[in-house]
Amino acid sequence: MLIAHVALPVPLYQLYDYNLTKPAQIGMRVKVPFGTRNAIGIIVKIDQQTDIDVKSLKNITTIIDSEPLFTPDIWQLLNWAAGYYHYPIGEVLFHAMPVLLRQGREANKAQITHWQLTELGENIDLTALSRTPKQKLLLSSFRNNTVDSINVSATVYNELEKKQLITRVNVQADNIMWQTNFSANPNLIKLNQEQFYAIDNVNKQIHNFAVFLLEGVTGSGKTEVYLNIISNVLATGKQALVLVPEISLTPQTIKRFKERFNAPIDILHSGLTNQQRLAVWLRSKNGENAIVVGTRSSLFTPFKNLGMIIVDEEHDNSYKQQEGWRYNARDLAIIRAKLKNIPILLGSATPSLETLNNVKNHRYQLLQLTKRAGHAKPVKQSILDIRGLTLLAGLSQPLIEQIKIHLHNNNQVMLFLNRRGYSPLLICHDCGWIAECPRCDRPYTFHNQSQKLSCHYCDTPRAIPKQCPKCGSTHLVPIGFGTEQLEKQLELLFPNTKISRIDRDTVAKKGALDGYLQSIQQGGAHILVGTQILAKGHHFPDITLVGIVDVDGALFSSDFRATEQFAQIYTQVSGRAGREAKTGEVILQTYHPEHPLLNVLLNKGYQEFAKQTLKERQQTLLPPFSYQALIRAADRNNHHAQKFLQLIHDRLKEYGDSSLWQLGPMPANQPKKAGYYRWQLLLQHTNRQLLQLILDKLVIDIEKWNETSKVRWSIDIDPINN
DNA sequence: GCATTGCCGGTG
DNA sequence: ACCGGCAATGCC
Ligand SMILES: [Zn+2]
Ligand SMILES: [Zn+2]
Repeated sequence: MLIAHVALPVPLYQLYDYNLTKPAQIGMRVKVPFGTRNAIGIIVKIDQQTDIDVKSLKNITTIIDSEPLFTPDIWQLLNWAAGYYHYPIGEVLFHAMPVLLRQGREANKAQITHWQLTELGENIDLTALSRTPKQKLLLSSFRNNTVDSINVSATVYNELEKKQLITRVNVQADNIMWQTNFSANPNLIKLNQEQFYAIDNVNKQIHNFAVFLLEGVTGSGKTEVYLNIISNVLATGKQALVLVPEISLTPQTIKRFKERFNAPIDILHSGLTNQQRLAVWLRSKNGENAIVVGTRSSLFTPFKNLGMIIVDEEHDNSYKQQEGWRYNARDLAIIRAKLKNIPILLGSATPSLETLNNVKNHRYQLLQLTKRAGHAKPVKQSILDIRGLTLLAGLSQPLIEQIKIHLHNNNQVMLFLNRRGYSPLLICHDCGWIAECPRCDRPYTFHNQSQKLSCHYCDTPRAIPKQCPKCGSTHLVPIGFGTEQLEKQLELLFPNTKISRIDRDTVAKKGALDGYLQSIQQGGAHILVGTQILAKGHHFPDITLVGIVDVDGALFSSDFRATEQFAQIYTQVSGRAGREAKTGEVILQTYHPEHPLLNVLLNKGYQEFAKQTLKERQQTLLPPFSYQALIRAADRNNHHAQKFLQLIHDRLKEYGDSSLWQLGPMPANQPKKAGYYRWQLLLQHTNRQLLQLILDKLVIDIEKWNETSKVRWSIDIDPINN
């Protein structure tokens, strides 16, 4: 008697066993009874063993698939990833499917309905239809094969069907073989030496696993290199997968890909319907498209014959899923390339320190593009020492003067401030009481426009108190500044200039961001105020001055990755300021003009900054010189989660590995969210394999505890933003 | 994840 | 007596 071990889309680490009465293979989806309901699962093992009483086994209701759903490389990848991320296999497998497949839809192409003459239709005398001219026309065009040129409504077809003159036939659409007439349009741009070298290098290793880092400054022609390499891949008849950050799937990029190749290209963007996503998934699995371009989850697209993966802007944080199964698509892409034995190209102007360290260790091959196309002038950058200066909503007088000059020349100015709201504090002028969120014990941010206090840790809004609850004074004052106050101050300073604030508060409405971007792209004097939403990808040709209002926030953050992220954003922004004819200028306001890393970044550039930051990380044993895992737990009454994590902490201590560091339990970044109190415990180890083994053991232990059922918990491997 | 169960307090 | 809210439990 065969027993199928089935993974179900539930947050449970175990498999469920069912009698297998019909032939099936591993990787096929099945319908099974689960509790009182029916569920869709996927077979991960078939044998004759079970740990439970054979009599209590239920039968599989239906076998949905006629072949394993995933391609072998995806199957291996997902199984490996469930282990590495310590996430339940069922959740992982179902996450990697299009929604319709999760719901049990067949993994077949939608059938196309054709009309065909019946025997009666072939032979009937046309005069029988003389009273219905449209029907007569249609029938006669069926007979002489000219239906395609006829334009009649569906009712005419239906009438003929009723008279049994024509009939419907459902046909599976033929597979499209794009390879037979594949061609790439020639480069219009002449490649430079570095581009040529990069393409040639990848080309030589096009049949094997190899990881390349294409490090190219803004405007150095990375995309042109991608296109050339993809062209080579497609010419061998294989497909290519291109991963891009969420924000950069712009119409220009898509157009560039589509214009280049005479081959089907599928774009996976957020606007697709479930039906369309499934269609892309199937085309790709059947080898009917040549290229798939998409964001994070596109990594799980199956391919008939994948030949290459490209990860653009590999340092971008949007490759890390930040809820549920917290995988990193860039890291998994490398594993996929390895399993498939194909090359993978990571591209960035500002590579992550993890990737740079892998280059240093000769695990990745470095390809550099240092020449900017055209005649872009280098930006003028300066540190502005604001010690002793009076600030107006964070703006110093010298910065205001510079803004004036740039606006006067009819140019645009962009001001960065990574702090939303009017002010980060509201305090009582008389007794010093601070308005704090009772859940998080952290100050509320004061929002003037919406006249609310808002906790930026748990996102809870609150009405502004009329008077101080401690002393009764009505003299409550905002302290510090955010983007809202900055915008207001600028309106006072520049009453006749267009000012747009772009942050989470103003782009919450759908389409709002596009509106701002359009208005800015029209040109003319304009001040943009915003948080880091501004930094990503957008092209603002008329911006000549970029002001970083508060550099110190990034330099002295508690998050060890904050300086790296600042350097990446800074490099991108300064690379964009004042392209072509206009010289760009960047001004950084700081109380610490001597800060060594800041000076390295400005004077020697990102590469040298990265080198020195890596050295620092090595000395402090932070990633990538150690490996982290964050255990999260949440409950509803604020007791169990902390206790649960303390139990883990103590158990890990018992394991007795002295090189395992633990930090916590401590309240999570957003201590209260959606009715749950959230806690976390950070683990760090210098050896990845040993950390993995510890976690393997820990998960088995945790599953046995009673306390476990009282909390929602999960493990975040290689966490960021904590 | 989700349906089921049993317990609790509030209500008429 | 009845309902709504919820925590606990098991799912093969
Ligand atoms: Zn007071
Ligand atoms: Zn809060």
